[in-house]
Amino acid sequence: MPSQEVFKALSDPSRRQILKILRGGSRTAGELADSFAMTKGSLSHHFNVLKAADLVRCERRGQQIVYSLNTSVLEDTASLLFDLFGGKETEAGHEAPSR
Amino acid sequence: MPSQEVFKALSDPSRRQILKILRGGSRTAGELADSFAMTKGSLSHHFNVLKAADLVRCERRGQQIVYSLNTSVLEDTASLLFDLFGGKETEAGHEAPSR
DNA sequence: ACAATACTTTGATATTTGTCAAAATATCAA
DNA sequence: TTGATATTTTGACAAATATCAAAGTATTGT
Repeated sequence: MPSQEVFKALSDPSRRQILKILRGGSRTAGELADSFAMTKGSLSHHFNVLKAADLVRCERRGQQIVYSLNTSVLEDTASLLFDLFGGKETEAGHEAPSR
Repeated sequence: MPSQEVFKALSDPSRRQILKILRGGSRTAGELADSFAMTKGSLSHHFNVLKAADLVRCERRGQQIVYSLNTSVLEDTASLLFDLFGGKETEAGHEAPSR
């Protein structure tokens, strides 16, 4: 059940770029940083957002931290989007007072 | 090709709720407003964001403005998400996600 | 022309977000 | 222990966002 966190995470281009890179396999924080113009601190912030959404997992290996994609959440989110235009109710809403 | 605008648009729960309602058919701005606690002005802002992303279309009918879902953009976005994690081709065939 | 209805746009405001620089943490190696 | 490397966390700040109230724009009916 993809949460609000997932949509927030996906709304930033840099974070989507991170996911795209991780699609090619796990990378250390430093390797990922090489692909971006921003500071490592900023990147780390994005990692946190992606982790909060459970879109990536991370594991320490010596001095480095290895990030990898959690594909199942992306799958679920894509499914939710398909549902959004044709399928059945998926996301718990906002059911508000009806007229 | 879904743009940054689409992801921004989808990142807000109220806007996703609007899309979900429109999935059930076209609605006037007033009808949509009945489902939300916020003012019509705020809702109108959300309509603009959804329009900018081309996720909805609108058409004036007399005094009212009728909003409807543009499903193709949602389809494209869902496909893009599948691509993002390397899923199978998401063409007209619509294969089920490998699991 | 005037007023009512249906929406949108504007201006103001509080909150959230993305970013950097700098400080902090963790691991490794000498 | 001391220093180097890899990464995160903190503090500060500008920009973006969501929201409301109020003013503005169309359209319809009298």
